[in-house]
Amino acid sequence: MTETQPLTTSRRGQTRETETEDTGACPECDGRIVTDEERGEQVCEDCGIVVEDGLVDHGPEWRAFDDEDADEKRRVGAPTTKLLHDDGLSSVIGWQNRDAHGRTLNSEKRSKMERLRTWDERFRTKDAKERNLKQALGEIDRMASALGLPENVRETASVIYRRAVDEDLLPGRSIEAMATGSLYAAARQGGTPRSLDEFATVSRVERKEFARAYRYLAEELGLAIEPADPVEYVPRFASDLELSKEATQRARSLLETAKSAGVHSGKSPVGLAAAAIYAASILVNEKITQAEVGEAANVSEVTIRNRYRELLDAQDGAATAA
DNA sequence: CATTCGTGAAGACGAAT
DNA sequence: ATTCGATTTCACGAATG
Repeated sequence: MTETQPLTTSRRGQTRETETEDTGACPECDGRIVTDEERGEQVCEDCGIVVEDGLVDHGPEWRAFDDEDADEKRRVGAPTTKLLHDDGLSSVIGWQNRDAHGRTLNSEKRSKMERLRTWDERFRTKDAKERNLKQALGEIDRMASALGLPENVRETASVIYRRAVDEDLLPGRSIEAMATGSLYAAARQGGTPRSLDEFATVSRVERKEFARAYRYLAEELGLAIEPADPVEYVPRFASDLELSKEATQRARSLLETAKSAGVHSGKSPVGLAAAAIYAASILVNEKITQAEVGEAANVSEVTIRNRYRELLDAQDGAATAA
């Protein structure tokens, strides 16, 4: 029912500000559904409900990991093969201007050989870097798929990674870690953050490792990354919990007032978001248990309790002050 | 009975040294 | 590299509805 759009081929490149595309009407309220390309979500303009998340990527489903706990939500994992290199293609062109029989070549063939050698050389030097890049980019793509991150985030991640390579930031650090770090940074810059925990479930390296890589990247590349905004987590969690639009909005505003009250500082954004959702669900009389929210957001009930009280306090304070 | 609330001990993380 | 401070988590029991 959304076929009215002429399907404009999405522009590459400058997608600075949030681009929206009208794609129909909201099933809940009657608001317009627009595609928020920056977030890769289809959201209603009025109520902000996320209609469908992660539709950007219908990438392949890989087989599952077998290490670590099997989170039932994780449906993708490492590809089974990682040998994508140029086996057998790396023979060198000899330097002697002789053919297979050892005879010297005439000038025409000789210059031809010169050209071939030149190219051969170029490929060979480029090869090492290019090969690493390919692998890293492949990993970025795989993880982005797994986490439902939109295209532009992947591109950003690629750019970050390339910059890292250009500036020789890869001494000792594993490609995997840097790739994950790049994607993590890109996700945050793109307004679709995923927690370190979530990355840990799809990355092949330890949390600690890519977290460090990320810090390093942010530091060396001067990436302007502010602490993640709790609000950015809300749509996803709300969607998972099938929260009503009122509650979702409530959670948003709760976070806004809390933010202006300066309650957040050093606190986990995810926890804040979870608490806001919990609080909102009560305020709107669709109570969800702390345990449920905690599970959706991967935070403990205790954290939700603490934040939740702070949230309400902040709100009361703002209400009486106004 | 289920859910929520509060607590102390233990671990993880970032910042500072 | 280690230490310190704050935050989060776990486990438990009590209170609440």
